[in-house]
Amino acid sequence: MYNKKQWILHIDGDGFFAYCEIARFPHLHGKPVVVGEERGIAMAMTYEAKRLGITRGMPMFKIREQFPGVTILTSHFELYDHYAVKLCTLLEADVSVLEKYSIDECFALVYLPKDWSKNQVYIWLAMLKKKIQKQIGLTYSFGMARTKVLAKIASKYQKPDGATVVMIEDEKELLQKTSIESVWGIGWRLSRRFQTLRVTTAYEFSQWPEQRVMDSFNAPVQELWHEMNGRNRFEVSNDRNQSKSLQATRSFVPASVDPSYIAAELLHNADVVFVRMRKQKLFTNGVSIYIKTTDQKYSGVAIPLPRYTNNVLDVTTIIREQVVALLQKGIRYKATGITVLNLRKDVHVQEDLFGEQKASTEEGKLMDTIDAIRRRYGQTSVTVLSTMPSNKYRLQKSIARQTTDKYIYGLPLPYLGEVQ
DNA sequence: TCTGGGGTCCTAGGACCC
DNA sequence: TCTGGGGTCCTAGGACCC
Repeated sequence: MYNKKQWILHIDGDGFFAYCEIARFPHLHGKPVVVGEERGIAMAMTYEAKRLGITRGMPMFKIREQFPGVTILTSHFELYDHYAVKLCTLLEADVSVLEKYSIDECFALVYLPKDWSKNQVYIWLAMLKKKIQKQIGLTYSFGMARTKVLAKIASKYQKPDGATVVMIEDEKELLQKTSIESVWGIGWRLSRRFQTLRVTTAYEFSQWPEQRVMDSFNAPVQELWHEMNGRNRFEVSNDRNQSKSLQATRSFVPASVDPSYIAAELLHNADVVFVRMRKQKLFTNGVSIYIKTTDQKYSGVAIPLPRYTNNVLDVTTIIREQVVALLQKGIRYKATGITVLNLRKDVHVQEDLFGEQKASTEEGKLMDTIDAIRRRYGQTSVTVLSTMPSNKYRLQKSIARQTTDKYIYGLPLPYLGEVQ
């Protein structure tokens, strides 16, 4: 490896969800398109829409009102995931370590000859880029630098369809042209702090003396500072794939004071997250639940479980009890959520003397059966009894949507009865 | 129960990301 | 500054122990 130099490559999908949709609906090519209808806010958009002034998070009613010519679409994660998998498969051949960071982004470690000029690196990158875009049919922006933070800034430097190689001697200029609040890891809280400190560019902060950084900020910002200065603090790693936790949350309209309705919402979320857990063959030994009021106040509780499980029936009773205990009289709630924690694979469940294990296995078989039916006939074909009130209500909305989006949602299933 | 000082472990909440 | 769902990591403070 003496004659090789290590690079960190960052690849970032351009308006990813929006262009995935356009790949399916070519007649929308070149038009302003926004994705996120079902959530009521813009999640992604084409560059034509960006040019009109539409930004991430903008409410859909506002977009409809101000930009009537814009096409608004619902999102389809299975489709985007399909492209994500394809990207990883292609990249694996050309890089040493590949880290999938999110559905439309990844980092990679690349080793190239030490004596290559910047131009030679660009040529290598251009070939990789061409190959990927030809095979996938979407554009990505590429950045290469010494550290993850610098590579991330680099990929954003020219967007869309960009490629930026940052040699050591280019880092100063790159950081000078980058505002501190656009650096990965600086959110609005830290942005405000930097404002009061009169720091505006990433470069200004990178020039702070180490002692001042240590005295003024906590660990995450200290790491950022090192990364900006070319010292690797964030590893590129491929074993981040296994989830440590999973969650399912959902808001509902109108807000409710009804304990049984709120409990049903939460149990529906529990059902959803346990299905995902079983799909990934994971087990949990603790869940945490929360409810959210109309004025954005959260209350929640962590529930440790006596043993690892991926059977939702092991938690329904305790969840119902706990959520009812959390509710405050007269307060209206608009969302619930559940997180399953400490996920593990291949848990050896211990036999217990009194046949409890047997009972649990029987239930396990029941869940396998339910999963199989759902795979075949759709998620709504079988319902955990306790979530019924919530589902009945939801069904009305999904039928209403059917008329505009008939490609996406399967036929509504008749209500067949209840599984005891 | 407070009577000290010190260590570890756990958890809730905050901040950030896409 | 909540507009929305799914994640990770860090840290202060409490519980518990000696």
